[in-house]
Amino acid sequence: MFQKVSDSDFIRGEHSALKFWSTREIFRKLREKNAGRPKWSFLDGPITANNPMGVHHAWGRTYKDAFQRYFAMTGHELRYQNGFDCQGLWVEVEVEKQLGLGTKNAINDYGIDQFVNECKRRVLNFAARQTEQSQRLGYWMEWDSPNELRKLAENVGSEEPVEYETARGEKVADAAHRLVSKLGNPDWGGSYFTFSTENNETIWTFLKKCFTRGKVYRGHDVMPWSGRSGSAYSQMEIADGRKLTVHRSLFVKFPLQEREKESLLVWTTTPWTLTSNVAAAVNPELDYLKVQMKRDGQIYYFAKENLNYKRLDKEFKEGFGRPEWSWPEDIGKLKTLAQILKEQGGFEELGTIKGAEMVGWKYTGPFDELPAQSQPGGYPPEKNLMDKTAVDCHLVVDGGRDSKGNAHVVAGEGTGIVHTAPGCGDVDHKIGIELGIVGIAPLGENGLFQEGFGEFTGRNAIDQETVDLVIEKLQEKGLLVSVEKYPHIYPHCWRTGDELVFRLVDEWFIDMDWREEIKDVTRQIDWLPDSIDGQNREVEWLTNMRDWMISKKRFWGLALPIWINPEDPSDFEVIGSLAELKERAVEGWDVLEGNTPHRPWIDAVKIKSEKTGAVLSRIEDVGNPWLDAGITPFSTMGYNTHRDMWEKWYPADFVTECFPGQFRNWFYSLLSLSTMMRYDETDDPAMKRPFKTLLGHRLVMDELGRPMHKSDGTAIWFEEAAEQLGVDTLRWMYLNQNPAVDLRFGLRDKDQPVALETPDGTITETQEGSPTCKVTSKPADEIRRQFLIPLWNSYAFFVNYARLDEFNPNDEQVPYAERQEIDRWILSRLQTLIQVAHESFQAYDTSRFVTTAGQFIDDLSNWYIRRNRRRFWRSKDVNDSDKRAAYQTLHEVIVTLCQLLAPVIPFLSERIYQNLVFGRDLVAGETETPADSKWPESVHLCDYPQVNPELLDEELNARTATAQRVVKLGHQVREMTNMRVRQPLAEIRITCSDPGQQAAIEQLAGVIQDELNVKKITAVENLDGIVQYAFKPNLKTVGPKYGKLLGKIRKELPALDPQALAPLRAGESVTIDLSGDSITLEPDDVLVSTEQSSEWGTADEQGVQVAISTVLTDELIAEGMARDFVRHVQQARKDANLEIEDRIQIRYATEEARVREMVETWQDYISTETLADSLAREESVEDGKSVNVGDFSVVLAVSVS
RNA sequence: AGGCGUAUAGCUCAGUUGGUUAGAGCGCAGCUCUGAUAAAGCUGAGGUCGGUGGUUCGAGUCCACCUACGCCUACCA
Repeated sequence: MFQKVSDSDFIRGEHSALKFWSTREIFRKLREKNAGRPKWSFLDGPITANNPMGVHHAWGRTYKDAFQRYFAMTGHELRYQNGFDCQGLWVEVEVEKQLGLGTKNAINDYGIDQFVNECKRRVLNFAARQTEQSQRLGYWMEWDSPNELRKLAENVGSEEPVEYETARGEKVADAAHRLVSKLGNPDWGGSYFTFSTENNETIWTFLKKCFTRGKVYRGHDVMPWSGRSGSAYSQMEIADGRKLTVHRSLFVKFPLQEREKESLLVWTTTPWTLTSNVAAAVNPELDYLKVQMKRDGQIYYFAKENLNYKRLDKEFKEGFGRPEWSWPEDIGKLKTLAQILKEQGGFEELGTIKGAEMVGWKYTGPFDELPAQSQPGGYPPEKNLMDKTAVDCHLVVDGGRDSKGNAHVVAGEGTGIVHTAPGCGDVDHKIGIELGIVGIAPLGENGLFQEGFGEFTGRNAIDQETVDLVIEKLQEKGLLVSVEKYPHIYPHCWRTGDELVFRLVDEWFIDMDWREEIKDVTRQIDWLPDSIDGQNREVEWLTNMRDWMISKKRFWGLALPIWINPEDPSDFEVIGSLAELKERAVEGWDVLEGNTPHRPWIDAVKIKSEKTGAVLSRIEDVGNPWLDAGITPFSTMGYNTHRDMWEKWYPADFVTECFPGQFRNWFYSLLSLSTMMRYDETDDPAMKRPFKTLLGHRLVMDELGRPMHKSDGTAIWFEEAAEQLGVDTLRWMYLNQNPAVDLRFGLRDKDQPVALETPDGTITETQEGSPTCKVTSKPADEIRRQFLIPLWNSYAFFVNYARLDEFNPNDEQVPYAERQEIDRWILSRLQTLIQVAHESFQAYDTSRFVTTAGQFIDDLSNWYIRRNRRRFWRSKDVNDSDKRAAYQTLHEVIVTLCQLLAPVIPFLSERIYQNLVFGRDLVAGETETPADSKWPESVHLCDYPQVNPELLDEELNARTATAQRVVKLGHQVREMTNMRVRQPLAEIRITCSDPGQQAAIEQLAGVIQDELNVKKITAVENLDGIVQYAFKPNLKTVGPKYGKLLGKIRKELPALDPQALAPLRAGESVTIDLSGDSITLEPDDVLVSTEQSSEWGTADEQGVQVAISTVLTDELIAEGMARDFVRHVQQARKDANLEIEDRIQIRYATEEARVREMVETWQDYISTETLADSLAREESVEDGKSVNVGDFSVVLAVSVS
């Protein structure tokens, strides 16, 4: 017996379903059911375990769960391994904040081991937190117990053994950090953590392969550097941190030697780099102007084009290429060089000179007094250049060209003479190397000037005071020509927001000259959705990317397995495994043993060079964290340790991730690591792909399409959305969304705190202590209103009548063939939906499925149930097999629908399923499961429905669709002729061009008649006599035949006598004469439409034409009034909250004879419809309500008998 | 600066190989239906399909140029 259904209370229902799954261990049973079946390999992209989960994470995680559920229900074995991203600067940054450590030195003083342990703790704690949130999402993974993870976090750093219960329920005991290093291994199960030894060691395998192919090198490069973090930033990171910045830019004189009163005019936006000037570069092909200042006779050289060049003219008008990068309001338009010089007293042009003629001129640098400027070999000294100092190199040089052949020095923004500081700029560095000049690299790791820079020593390059000092010094020397504020796009630290400086660094790189191999692999993969052209985007990135900088001078991360001879940097080796390291170790293994292979422990290990015999130390750098995420197709599937398992699961069938950014991050690292890992194992690019299909999706935005930020309180935490909007609603919304388009989620009102009812009780703040706030979402509300509520109402309708009738779903089935056509129709529609479900999930297109399911729910609710209500209302009769057929049909449809929707809305589908097959109300609590039930214990243990070809009847589907179209047309006619549906009309005539449709209409005449409330339905061959026909040429067929005549045909055909064209409607061709041209038209060549007449309303659509008689007789009017009367009585019953079966007495008052006559005539009908025992007219009804019956007013009251 | 993409109703977007009167959802206005429904249905207003030119009997659709916007990449010393 079904439990009574009342309030939907979706969110409480979700809590109940969660409880049901956990007490019944449904997920474990699902895995057992599918063990040994064909595999579907999903690879989870690790989520950064550094903060709680927000609604932006939930989109991707909903995809992951929905596809996993679909493939589980279709009988596949899955891995169910979630991943946490654990290592890297983002964790360090948060831990630094937490511990109040501002600099790398502070971390060193605090103790790297303590710091690293704290990083581990933070990751474990947020992994626990995200696990709980993911479980609330209904995300079925083999989760570690959150509290067990927290226990590990607490004990990290202690050698005391702790007992840990693995995800598979096994109890293991050891020191916490040793347990932590093994998390996610194939024996324990549970999420993978990228800090695990397995993960790190597999990256070593990768790096060893790179090394073997000669791709690992140490590079000296000038790179963006953060003084605060003490670290260089890779290309990937810089892309995320660019900002519009205003710098003071300077025009400066470089006085020429041996040329009295003559100077080069140079320009810079980074004044601090003038301290490190070495050369001045020109373009030999440009014309340079020689001008003399009127004020003091000084002569300047600069590029001719630059004199009147309108600097940043376009940017001033249009900004810098992004909406948020518009020209700063407080900065005026930049002056031209000519303006600047005029303001200083004017100038005279003395002539022009080619750049080539200037090359070789010697000049005096702006800061030649600094000791670094006079240091042989530059600063730091370069061994091969010990014969010169920076001052010796102060020459005008040829700027040269880049790899694409473009000149480095161009006219435009500056002066055409480029201040060159090979220690402070990327291009400068390259020029320096080419020309063999020394470099000066003034900054230490902390971003401060080092010794040898006089008053600058100890100053921070990005401080304003440093710029002030430069300006002051230049003024003293008379070298400063002009200062201005100059806006441009400048790299910043993506975490701290600090400006980056360009600094000469030595970092470790992978030479990516094997990019073509990666591109070949990329082309073997399906990139979805098609519209974003992911494959080309990835290939484009691979074409343009530079060598991969894999090192970072930090503390928490992969220990790069590179051991180097401190005396000779060319003497280095890459170690491929811990076993190899142990074998090679000559010192310090005892420090590492028992600890994880992280800093600081691993730094103690030294090996001996096989080449030179020197003792090698590990470089102190840690690895780029995208290595951590990119190695997972190997590490998590057991490439090194469980090769047989790896062979079964690699490559992954599917990955999905938010795509902006990932083309250069995760997707890139997966592809390159996999290509390298497999280079010595196969030549087939298809065998090297880490995954077969990728589904990318865009970003979650607020309701107005703006990004949501944690910092300004607009970001929505997962629980805020889950407990206010409902998870099923969210999931439907995510799966409904076009993945190529940003999802406009909703708004969080940070000024409106709310208490949330969670499965664990009421909360008013998150675990991190921020208040939980009101969240609104229009798309979520719409989803709930359009799909979930109608689904619920359909279910509630079924249950509440089935209870009254004591319907038992296990009763003998009425054979399908004996059921009414409408039953067979909804079952057939259901088969179509099943088919679409399989197709959509297999094509990773959830939007298609969810949209189709929505249409089905509409058909179910607004056609099947509405049209069948009377079958369910009929009084109880055990022999009423038609009624039983209706119940059985509806039961089967809703149960199947739940199975189909289980991957989408796992909670609601479970709740409905439980009541429909076990009579269990999940919210009310647990009940026993009948032992003999043929039904699986949970909807999620069901096999996914398969199409039953016997029930699929395309023709019936089409037939009903036609009837629905006719009904729609009929409603249109009623609307246009102002005839309400309750007013019966005499006749509808229908005609259509397609014989199939004609037959359909005849078969479903009863339905159409009923829906449209007409007395007679006639299928006719044509509507002659009722309507006027209008003829138009069918351009698609006539166009190709008559070409240029078409214009005339279009104009003249409609004006012809309809009689002359009549044969066309009978299927015959007609030859007509149009101003001298003879035209033969086939029936297909014309389109016929109808025009209204006074007594018939007409409408047409897709070849179907209907006409409804609008002539009213007194009988028809009276019947319409009767229906109005019934309708108002019903409303009164509803208003009085009467039960459906209550019998009533009706009293009414009216002046109108026609109403009285109508009631007499229709008394029986009214009484039956409204369950009235009496129907009495009174002079006045004081307690009644005035209503309109037809054109007349009636006062009406009802009371229970 | 280079590459890619987009431009259609107040908003968000569909629009097949070129074809007749350019659609949907939301919002707005009106009407209708309703004893499962917190719904739903129908109608309407609102469009020079970014602009200019071209190909064609015919262009929202194809081509060229222009404008605006977005994304990616690079970058101004």
